[in-house]
Amino acid sequence: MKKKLTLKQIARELDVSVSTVSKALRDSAEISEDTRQKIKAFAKLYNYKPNNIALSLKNRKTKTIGVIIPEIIHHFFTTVISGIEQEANENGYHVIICMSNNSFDKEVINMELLANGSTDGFILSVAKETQQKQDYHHLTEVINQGMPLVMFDRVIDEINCDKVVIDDVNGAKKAVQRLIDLECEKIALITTVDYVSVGKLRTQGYLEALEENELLPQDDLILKVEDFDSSEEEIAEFLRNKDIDGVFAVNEHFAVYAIKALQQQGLKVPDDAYVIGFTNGELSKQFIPSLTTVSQHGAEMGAQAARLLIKKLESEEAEEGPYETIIVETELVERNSTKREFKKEILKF
Amino acid sequence: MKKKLTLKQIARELDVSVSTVSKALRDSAEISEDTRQKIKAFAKLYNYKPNNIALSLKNRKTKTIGVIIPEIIHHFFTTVISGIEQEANENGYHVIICMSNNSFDKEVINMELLANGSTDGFILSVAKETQQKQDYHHLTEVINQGMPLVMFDRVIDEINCDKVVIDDVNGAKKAVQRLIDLECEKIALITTVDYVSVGKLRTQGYLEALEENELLPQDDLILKVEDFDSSEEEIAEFLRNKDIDGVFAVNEHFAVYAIKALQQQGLKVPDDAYVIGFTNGELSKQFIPSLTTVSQHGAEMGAQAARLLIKKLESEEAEEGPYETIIVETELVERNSTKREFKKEILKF
DNA sequence: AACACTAGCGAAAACGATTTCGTGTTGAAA
DNA sequence: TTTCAACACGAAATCGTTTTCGCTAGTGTT
Repeated sequence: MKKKLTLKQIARELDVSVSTVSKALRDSAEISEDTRQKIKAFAKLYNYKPNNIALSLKNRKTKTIGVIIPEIIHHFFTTVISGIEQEANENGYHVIICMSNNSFDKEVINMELLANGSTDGFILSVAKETQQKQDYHHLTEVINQGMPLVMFDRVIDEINCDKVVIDDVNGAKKAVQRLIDLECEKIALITTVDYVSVGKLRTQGYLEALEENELLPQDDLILKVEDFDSSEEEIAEFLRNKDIDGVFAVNEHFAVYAIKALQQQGLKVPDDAYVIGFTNGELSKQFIPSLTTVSQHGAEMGAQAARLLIKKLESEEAEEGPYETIIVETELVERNSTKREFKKEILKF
Repeated sequence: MKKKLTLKQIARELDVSVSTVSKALRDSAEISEDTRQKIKAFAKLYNYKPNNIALSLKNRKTKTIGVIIPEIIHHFFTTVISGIEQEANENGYHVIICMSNNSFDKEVINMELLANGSTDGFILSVAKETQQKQDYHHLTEVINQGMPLVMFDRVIDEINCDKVVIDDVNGAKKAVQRLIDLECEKIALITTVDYVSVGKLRTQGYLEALEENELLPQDDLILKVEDFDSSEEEIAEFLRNKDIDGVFAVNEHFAVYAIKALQQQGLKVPDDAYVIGFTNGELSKQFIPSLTTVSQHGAEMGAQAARLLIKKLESEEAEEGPYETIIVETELVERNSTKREFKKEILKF
């Protein structure tokens, strides 16, 4: 078990000083060609690699970025991570990932831990609980310490920092508009409670689409799911005897549950009703019928977030703004859950 | 933008020495009650937190573990990460995640980068390409440097280290046995090429189950998928006019593709054939029909891996073995794709 | 011969923390 | 009055680098 080689050991071995070794390896002109070659050869032979920790301490930067996400099991977040990783690695950065599990306390602890030297900056999507509590002291604190922070997806408007979001309102609007174009007349919305910002925004998009088409929103066509765990039953209950012909759901799972619920009532999708979801995950692609969804381009979001953060990090002396907000456009991916040729009404003609 | 507080600043502010501050904060008996209180109060007031990097350098340990996985988009890996995270955090460790994207080169680079001080040890599932090349120098190297390594899922037998695997052979055997119990007579296997170790092992389980029931394996009932991207067509082609009544697939996607292919031929699952997959992901739960699968307990595997690694790290002076291999049992989760009451033959009686 | 320069290298400080080993001041025992 | 332990604190080494500054010899200039 050979221990890692250090400058000091090389110096002792070759009978020169530590500084000489360091300079030689960094091609300083101060060192003669001879000794430089000798030292480099030795270092290469024994596979010397400088110690990152020592470098971090010296340079006061770690070349790693901290990512804090609410949960990793959501396919969307994994695609974002993918994008972050890619962009970060291309620029010589590492990525530390922590999960808050949607808990405020864990989010705070993780940030504090990472803020003490482990990372140069943060990419964050806030926990649900944080959105509820509206306690952002941990966020303002890292910003005050001069650590750049980029928020994505679930962002906090009151916090002044770089942001990467999707156009939730427009994405939802596009989806609902599509349902309207398909001649749906009673369109249900399955969304989350309002303190989840994306739920709120997508609800807004739904309402705007209705309004633009001079349709009146009906409260009994809107379900705001409180608890994810019991959402399947809640949705089934909600859709019972509603006689709707279109559903817009703010995520994949709600959409799938809606389809299942409709099937239990003897209604087929897309024959009797169209369904559109949000987030283009594996489920949407493989489910039968495959789901038309609003795709969020997670990898793109991740890459943009990383790009923003690195830009701030490399710009000399974190100059405190101006902050950017990048809006990543959504895309409506059409699949079988809105396939017109299947729809019964059409066949009647 | 207040900079982070250091011991030195506290010392200057309170007109004592750095060592006094350090000792006071660590409750050393050397320091008088008076000054100790004073220093602690000051530190608390200004929210002093020691710099992790400096501690890492001093202690020669980072309290972080490096995780290298082939791809994050597979639901299985995200559950493993979840398990690692949980266990690591409970023990005061951080987690750095890197993806090899199944590339040998990226795996090597990532390991070398992290090995230079960034992490104390590794948890790894090797890239496909590494399994092909059989070049393990980067693995032996970190082990030689005294860094503990735990491999999970895709492990390399020749490398001597702690391992966490599932019982692939038995898992597959259980699944196939179930199909046999359901009176299937022509059972197809959809697997991967043999150099993917899990594919090989699950194939073995399939064969053993057949043998134990005195059924003869038929080459034309076995498909070894080479390229994931074209697997859907390959599977459809393979199943054309095969007249099988059972399918065992080594992952979720192959199982789903099989069901789709059968449906295109006018065969219904489970009415005309049973299908069992491997890996209990979101897809299996939500697909219609929902999939019977061999569940791998990813979080459990991750937790075990982290536990093994931390154990090695905390045991004084990495005593070079003995190495453990933990086998996490699989579990057959029954869903509709093997629901007997749906099967036509039964209804005939 | 006196001086200025430069090439080539080493000493030491710095990053932020911990820890070992002094050291000066008490107060009490002899 | 002397001696000594206990107490409370500081100096310095250490972890592994980088970088500034200084030093020494050799060379060239007048």
